Amino acid sequence: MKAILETNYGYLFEPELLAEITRVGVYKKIGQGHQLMDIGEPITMMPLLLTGAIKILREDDEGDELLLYFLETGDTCAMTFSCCMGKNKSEIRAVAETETELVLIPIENMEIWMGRYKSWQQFILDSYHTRMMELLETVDTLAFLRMDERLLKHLQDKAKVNHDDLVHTTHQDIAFDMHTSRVVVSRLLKKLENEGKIKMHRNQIKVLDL
DNA sequence: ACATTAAGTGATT
DNA sequence: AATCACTTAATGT
Repeated sequence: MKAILETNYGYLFEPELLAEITRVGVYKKIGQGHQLMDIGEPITMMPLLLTGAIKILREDDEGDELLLYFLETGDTCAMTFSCCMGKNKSEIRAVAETETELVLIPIENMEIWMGRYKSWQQFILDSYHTRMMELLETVDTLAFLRMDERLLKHLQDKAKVNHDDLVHTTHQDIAFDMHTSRVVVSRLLKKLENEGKIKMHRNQIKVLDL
């Protein structure tokens, strides 16, 4: 774990901090599709992504989901930070998009390190900022883009976090993430295929326009 | 061969 | 863009 930690965070954190992370952090490997955080659950640990990707979802009162953004290697969830400052309930759901390796850090350490390590403080603030920007981008997408543009963007995002232009998913899953119906996804996908932007196969879609 | 699940289609709102 | 009702195609047992 120390080796992967250094590869991904070595340039960010000083050796003492890395050593502390190794000491208190709990290494965890999560299989694809497994849930690692649900809405309403208390937050006690903060995740540092080593490999893989995690999708962050919001849920409405009817239980329908909507994808907010992806977390990738080197990312952390800034929501954790705001949660440990006040109320300790999660507002979101986190599901492993791919097989994911991460280190869990107790939130107590998070607060202590804020004062002790300049690099940690910087990291948290940066992370908070990027999360905010990603949120704004999804708001823009929802508000201003048409369904077909949203769909293409979603596929491109998926291809990106998986590091593979062959996206392994079903129309129904996409519809779920985008909070629309499967029929609509099927029709728009066919349109995108005719436009030469993607190529469809059963259970997988090749993204050509990246 | 049959059941199950994924994807395609036309019509309606 | 959503929903319904139905068809067709692919896949597992």
